Amino acid sequence: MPTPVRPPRRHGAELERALLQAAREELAAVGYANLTMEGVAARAHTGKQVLYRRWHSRADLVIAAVRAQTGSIADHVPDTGTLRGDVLGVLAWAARRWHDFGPDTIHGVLADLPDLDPRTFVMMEDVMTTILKRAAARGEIATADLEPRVVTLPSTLIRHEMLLTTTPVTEQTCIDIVDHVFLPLVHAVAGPARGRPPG
Amino acid sequence: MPTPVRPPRRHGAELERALLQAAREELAAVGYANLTMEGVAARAHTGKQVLYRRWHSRADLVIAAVRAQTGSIADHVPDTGTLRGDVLGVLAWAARRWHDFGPDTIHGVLADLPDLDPRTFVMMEDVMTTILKRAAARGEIATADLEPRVVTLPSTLIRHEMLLTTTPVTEQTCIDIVDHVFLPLVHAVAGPARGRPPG
DNA sequence: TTCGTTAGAGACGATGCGTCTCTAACGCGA
DNA sequence: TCGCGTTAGAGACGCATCGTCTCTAACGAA
Repeated sequence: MPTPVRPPRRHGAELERALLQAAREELAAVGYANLTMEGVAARAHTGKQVLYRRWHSRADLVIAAVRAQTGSIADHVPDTGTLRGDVLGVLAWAARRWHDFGPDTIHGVLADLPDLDPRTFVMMEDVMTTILKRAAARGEIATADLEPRVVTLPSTLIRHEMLLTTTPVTEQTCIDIVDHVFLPLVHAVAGPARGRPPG
Repeated sequence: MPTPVRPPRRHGAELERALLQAAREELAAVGYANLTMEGVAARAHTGKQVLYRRWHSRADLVIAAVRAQTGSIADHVPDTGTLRGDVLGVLAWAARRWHDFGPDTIHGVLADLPDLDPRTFVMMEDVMTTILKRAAARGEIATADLEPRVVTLPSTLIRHEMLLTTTPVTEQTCIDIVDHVFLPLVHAVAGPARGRPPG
């Protein structure tokens, strides 16, 4: 009888990539709620211990898997020439990113983790600050020195939308947020630079 | 030997109240993540079947338990005489309510339920509309006919705060939201009624 | 008083957890 | 080239909880 072929043993970065890939596939196949360490291990043709050696929990694994897939917003700061276009670009990026996770994944990770790594939010604030500074330099607004809560307002609203509505976040949602909330507020507290008319 | 005393069998509304009470006690004792149907049943001195007969899942049970405890915001619409005071009152009520749930309960319920009952949000919008109409009647603002996204802005922001920060929502948080975001925006899009100076 | 319902209690198989054990493949240093 | 230490791959294990099922007796309604 033929000896069954054994694939070579993977290790290091190659193995880790395969594990994260398996986690993403399992996530897409069964959803976060039904994702099990055993399922991921089976899909990766390995044992659970290999997973537990690297990540403490299901939530850690999934976060690592999604992080490894999508880049950072900091590497894709929009620069369209207008404040409105830039903010819409940021919101579109955020919407796509959260869509990649999927609502049930977000809810599940929030529930499984005691507290959330705030890096994502800080990054978002940095990007918004960059955009506002450029708008101020162009003379679109008088100053980029705004209350933190104002700076983070668009990303906060889009995040709330993703967390508490089942419907997908549309382009129109982003436009509403920018045109009906963010821009009116910014122009109210940091009106257009002198010498330039609004809108 | 003495026959062990058997308490009389409960039923109807009395039993249901006892079950919800047991669920609340169990929730406070072990938290949502560690709450089990068996634990609640044991605390209520009954069997699991009695629970499953009434609620399909852990999340259904917990929601029912908390709903039965706290009232509705619609029954406590603030009326302080100023728009600012009223909105702060609403936010304080919301903060207390969410605090009663606890962050881990909120996250857990969001994860366990496929989609959320939107009644809470609609109620919040109704209350805000009432407050804004009174402010318009007083002449504080020119009109109460605002974009839905503007009307729900304060409750949206406080909800986001509860969902994504671990720190408790303080009075100062509510004040920041009202003074730095909501009121400037409202005055920008529905400035003070003619003949009255702002602030 | 009878009869149908269901509370209270616990057994049951299934599932996934996180740990533990084992063997052999593999990388590295001598 | 060889030998040693690490760890991938595989699965067994005990435990907890799930949701279902069964049974008896208490209770309300007729």
